[in-house]
Amino acid sequence: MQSILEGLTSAQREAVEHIEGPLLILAGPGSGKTRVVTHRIAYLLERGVSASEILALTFTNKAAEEMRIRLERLAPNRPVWVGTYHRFAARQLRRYAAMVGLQENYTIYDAEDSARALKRVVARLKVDLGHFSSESIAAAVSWAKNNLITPEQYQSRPGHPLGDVVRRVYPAYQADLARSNAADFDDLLLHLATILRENPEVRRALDERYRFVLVDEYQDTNFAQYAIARSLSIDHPNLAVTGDPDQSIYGWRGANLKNILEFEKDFPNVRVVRLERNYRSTKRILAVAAQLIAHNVKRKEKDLYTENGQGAPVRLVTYANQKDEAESIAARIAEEVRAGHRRPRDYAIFYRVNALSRTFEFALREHGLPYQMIHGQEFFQRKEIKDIVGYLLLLNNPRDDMALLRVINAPPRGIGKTTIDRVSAHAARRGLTLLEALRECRDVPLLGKRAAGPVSEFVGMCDQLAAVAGAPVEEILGHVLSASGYQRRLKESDREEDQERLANIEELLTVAREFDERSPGQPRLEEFLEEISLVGDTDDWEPENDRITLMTLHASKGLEFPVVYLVAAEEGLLPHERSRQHDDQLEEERRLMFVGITRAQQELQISMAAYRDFRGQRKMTIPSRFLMELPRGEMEVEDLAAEAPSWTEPSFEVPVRRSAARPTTLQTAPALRLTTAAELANRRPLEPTAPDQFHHGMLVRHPQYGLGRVIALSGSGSGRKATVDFASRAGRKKFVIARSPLQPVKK
DNA sequence: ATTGAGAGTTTTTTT
DNA sequence: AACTCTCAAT
Repeated sequence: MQSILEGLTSAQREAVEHIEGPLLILAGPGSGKTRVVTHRIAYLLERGVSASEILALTFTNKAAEEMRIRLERLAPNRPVWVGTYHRFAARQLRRYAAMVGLQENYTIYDAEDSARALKRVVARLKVDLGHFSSESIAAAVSWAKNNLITPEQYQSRPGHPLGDVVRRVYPAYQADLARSNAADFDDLLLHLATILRENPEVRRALDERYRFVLVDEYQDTNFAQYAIARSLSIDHPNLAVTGDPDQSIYGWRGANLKNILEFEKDFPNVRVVRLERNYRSTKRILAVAAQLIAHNVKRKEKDLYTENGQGAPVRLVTYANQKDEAESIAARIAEEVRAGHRRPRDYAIFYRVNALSRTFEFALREHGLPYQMIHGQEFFQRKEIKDIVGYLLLLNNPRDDMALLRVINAPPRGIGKTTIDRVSAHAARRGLTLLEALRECRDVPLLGKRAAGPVSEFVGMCDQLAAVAGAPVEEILGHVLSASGYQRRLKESDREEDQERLANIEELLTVAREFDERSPGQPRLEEFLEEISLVGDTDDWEPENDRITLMTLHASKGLEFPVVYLVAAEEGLLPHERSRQHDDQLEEERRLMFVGITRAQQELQISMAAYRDFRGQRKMTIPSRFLMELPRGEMEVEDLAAEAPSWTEPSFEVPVRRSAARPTTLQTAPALRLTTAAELANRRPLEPTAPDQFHHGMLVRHPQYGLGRVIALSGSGSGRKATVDFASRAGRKKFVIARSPLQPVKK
């Protein structure tokens, strides 16, 4: 007990010692919030609350993981349920599936699956989308679900064309999901909220079961999440929420700031604890952050302060272009690391959109700096992985149409579009799932002779696989790989990328094996699938790794780093193009920048490039309006773009002159390095060969990939492209000749 | 049915 | 630039 309260400030202690009744912790950045939450849980346990009565909900897996680790240190071996909202909802839904028309083995559709499903609906209903994209329909449906609006309730405002489309599509989409025994991400929350609302006995049972509910990042809750937390805190109103309105950055996902701003209305006898002292950043960094966020109109005033030192000035740097930006930052890091001042893991680079990562990856690699990138679900999004997992999904839930569509012709087995269309139409007419429709093909002759064979073979394979559904996951995977012919097809291929795919599949087998070992006894395919459906992007981020971290501003929330580089602070990027219209969105962008700034412990650099290549085009940038809102007194402003006129681009690039304004420390790094092939490729010192000098079968050299042979040509003039098969690991690559460093090899 | 070339489109952020 | 989609050739 003593140790739990030791070292806490009085405000922190007040929150930790709070036991019964609602609690609102308003926690500024770096105020020790996670510490307070974990200590409070430990305190509850010490006071005799059983671990199974506590439920801690987070938004990201990363936050859940962090909390779990720290809790494990404080109170080892206490099985407190810590996890994301979605995971909690998914788990409950297994139990109460029937109440919303699902079976317990329902499938969770990810964004890609639900987009496909939606497109199928649109195509089937022959809805005229007009100028709307299917993405905007998806967004509208998602918005409705987050606000607990069912298809029946959905009303479009008169004269609202998008609403009219949604009104037609949403019910059909939802019906398709139900028929497929599937739920999309938003459904997880919607369904659980519905179950809690319509089944008082379930609500009471869960309220009783989870007597102490904690919600992290409460400012990011949407209405569905709010409804869930609220439902679990009626008989036992021990709801403790933490949050910071200034760090609300998920408005686009339906997050509603009102939930935190009006928490006190919901629970009149709430205890409010404010954590305003910052333990993380220097005075200067905090001052910059505070000044920026003060420009938001819709906020609760908050006093952030720190007893930390003044620290170095916050640097604000303008580079000539994004290559310079990346290169200079990498060089600086390399120098500091080489000098032994810092380690790679001390650094983080934040950007607004994932697409900006490439330049930095390249620069860091050039300098031999190790980095880890936090990227969305990369592994499980790969085609081969989704294909194989598709078999598992279908096996687990034979009604899953999306899974069936994915695997029916992967690998190609002669069931093409025509066949699928016919079967789909038949299924739609009869209200059948696709697999059921396929089975009927035996009796109802809807297909030509050519398709009938492969179809019945496919159905046979499904039945054969169904027989092993109870085996450990790794074993099931083995059956899938051989029965489907997927593995054989890849093994017989001589394409490099197929070999890579095989390696990825190996990796999937490892994941499965680890799962099997972790949950011995009854192997549960269902749980395995749930687990991999809900893995977030940041799950593979390991703070222990001695690597530089690259991530989006959104992903950075909740983390801290000694040195932070916030890059591309330009209009259109930060604030983002699509968020400049509404004041609310603009304020959210400002909060996003606030989040980024407040991740920094000791050093912060904010930068922009005068010119940036985007979508293949070079554009002059406009400095982010947010830059004008920062206090110059705490900063050091540097313009390295002034003398590098890289935009007067001639037809063939003059190697960018290394700016004279660059500090000398940067010029010395990295030590003794020969110009690499990749650099040659980048600076293009050689004049590109005229496109028409290439012909089929000729031998060529690429500075990075080495020798290769031209195996295909297309296009003409400056748009002429060549496909080259390289002897090296690079395999097959395609180039626009006029813009590539390809050279013919003279014989 | 499958493949490949050409056209067209795209990107915010996450569960 | 990179990716997806469409349509025509095989």
